[in-house]
Amino acid sequence: MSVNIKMLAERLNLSISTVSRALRDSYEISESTKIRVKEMAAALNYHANPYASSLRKHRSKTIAVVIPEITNNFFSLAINGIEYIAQEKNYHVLIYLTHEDIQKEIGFAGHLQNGRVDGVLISLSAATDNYDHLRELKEKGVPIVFFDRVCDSLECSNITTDDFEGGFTATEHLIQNGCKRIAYLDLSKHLSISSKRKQGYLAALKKYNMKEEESLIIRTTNNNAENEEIISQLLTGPHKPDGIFASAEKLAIACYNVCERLKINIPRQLKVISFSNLEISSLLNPSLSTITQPAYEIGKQAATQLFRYLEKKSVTPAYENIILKSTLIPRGSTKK
Amino acid sequence: MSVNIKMLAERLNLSISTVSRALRDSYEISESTKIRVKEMAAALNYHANPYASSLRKHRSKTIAVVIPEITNNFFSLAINGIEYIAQEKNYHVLIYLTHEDIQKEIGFAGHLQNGRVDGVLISLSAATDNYDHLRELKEKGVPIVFFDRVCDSLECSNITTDDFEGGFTATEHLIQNGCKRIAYLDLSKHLSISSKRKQGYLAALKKYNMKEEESLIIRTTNNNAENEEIISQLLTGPHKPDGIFASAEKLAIACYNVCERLKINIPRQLKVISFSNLEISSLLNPSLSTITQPAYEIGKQAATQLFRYLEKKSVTPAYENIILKSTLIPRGSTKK
DNA sequence: TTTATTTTCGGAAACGATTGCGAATCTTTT
DNA sequence: AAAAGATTCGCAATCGTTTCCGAAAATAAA
Repeated sequence: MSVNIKMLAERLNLSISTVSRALRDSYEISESTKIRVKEMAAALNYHANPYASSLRKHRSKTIAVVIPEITNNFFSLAINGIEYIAQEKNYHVLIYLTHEDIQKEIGFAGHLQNGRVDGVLISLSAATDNYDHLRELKEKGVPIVFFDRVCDSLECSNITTDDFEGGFTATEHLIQNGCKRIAYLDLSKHLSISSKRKQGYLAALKKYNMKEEESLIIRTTNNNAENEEIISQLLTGPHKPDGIFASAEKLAIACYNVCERLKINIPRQLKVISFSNLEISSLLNPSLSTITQPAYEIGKQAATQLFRYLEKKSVTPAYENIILKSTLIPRGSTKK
Repeated sequence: MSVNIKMLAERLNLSISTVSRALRDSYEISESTKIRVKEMAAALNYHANPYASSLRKHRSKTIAVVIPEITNNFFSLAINGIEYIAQEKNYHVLIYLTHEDIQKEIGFAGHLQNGRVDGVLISLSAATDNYDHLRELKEKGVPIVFFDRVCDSLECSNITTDDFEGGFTATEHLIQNGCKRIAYLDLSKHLSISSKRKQGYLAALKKYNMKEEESLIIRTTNNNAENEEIISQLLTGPHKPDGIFASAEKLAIACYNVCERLKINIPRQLKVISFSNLEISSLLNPSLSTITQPAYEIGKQAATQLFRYLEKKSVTPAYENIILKSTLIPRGSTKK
């Protein structure tokens, strides 16, 4: 069907090995035949069969990106960064969506075991409370780099943001703008980012001598309708908060929807701030105050880190823990 | 390094071929040895080397998705749909971003030539005005399905929305809400969707006896800052429009930004409607009237169509032209 | 019991590339 | 002119599977 190295060799009256070497610029081949070979290859539009190469070389030139979901600005931006680096390195990128389901994550980890990829970039699902599938993958020799939703119990490189500080800053911002009762919308009980952001929230409360209340720490689910119901109950209950710190963009959106329905005015009756990478936060009604993560940069760094392993297999990889800064962008939703 | 079929065979005192057949449930193998083999495979956590299989079977179990950009709600949703079907079929998904650059598209087409994927899903870059790279790919036997940004001059399946009707409906909506001078923000001079939406726009103008004006058909670029400048000039020029129909979400965002800067009130001074898949259109200030495409469904349909080819290679594939309906959602930005 | 048939398995050739090793040919040195 | 070295290339093994083909063992038919 498609032209292979054997055809090239026949047309050129050369051996297969010579053609192969010529194509990859081996020193053993004379300049003149290199040119002949390359011209013929171009003429016949030859492209090496990637699977034959990968099989022989034990290298696939592809990486996998495993993320919870793609309809999420943070992850879209991260993929953009990852893909940028991958293109630079002439690598291919496989994408896997767990939809916050640990079973899918386990399944993917299995698929990636036998050389399909040279490395994996992963952001954990909200449901993963066990890392055996990833440990196994790692032990098979597949380098793993975590980004954003990392895993502390595995020795790997992690690219994150300063989630504690972000949580602290967000909460402090609400306090400084007059909030007395601040609720925290928690993303998941397992996620590192979730607990770190919460720690920041709690630390800020402590600093300003505000007591923490169990009823203001709200655990959310993976279902938007459910979340809106939860928030709705929070906002109509007896001890309403006057400020909300959402640990994820979709939770802030849910707040906006609920407030619209309940005719609660933001920021007059309720101030809202959220971790978010929504590029049009400023166009919302009201504009949304955010803690914004450098998502694109995170993707680039994670990919860069992975390629560092791939390029020097020999040395024991030095795991790195890169922490990027997120920034507070105050807008209308937290105005006094 | 990793466990292969040979090890399995040795441990089981069976031949390689028997193990292989047992694993894929060949009728030639007795039930008892099948069980033995599978148990051993599970115990050793065996996963077949995908590249060896692909090389031998001429099938990669992976598809490629080539899109202009990923930080775009339409494409994120489409990928979501594609990935859903791919998971169902146990396929892997490679992703390639052209960033609206035809050279990259050409490069990817080259990479996909030699069996790396069993098929390709593609939405053209705004810059592609020549389809030789895709024709070549197709002639090499790689099935291609276009979605949204399709290519008329190649015989392939196309999944689109009713872009003409969408353009017509959007424009009519503006007219019915009192607009007298409607500008059209064009995405690209090469894209089929762009010209069809424009045809719809022109047809609506004609129906309501409004004359078309060259100066109101605005060609935009791939640079947001540039686009804002272009729109800014449009809105401060001598013959300002009182309505804008944006053929893409990012152009509507640009409008909002410009209006904010120029203190132009939407919808009082200017009404805006746009093709968009922004899930929070209703939370914008003002809420944005949209023509919304069934992006997730488009992705699913495109993938489904591709798998139809893959599953019955023998029959000459019947190319299909599936056109899904987009819907007008009137909101604040076009209120009278 | 012999022959025919079915069941079950192993040997070995692919798939398309890469690469160690040996062997020509050509150039240089003595 | 002969030996040594450098240059350039081909043979064949290899990567881990799948699958064609043949053969042994078990079963059925004669």
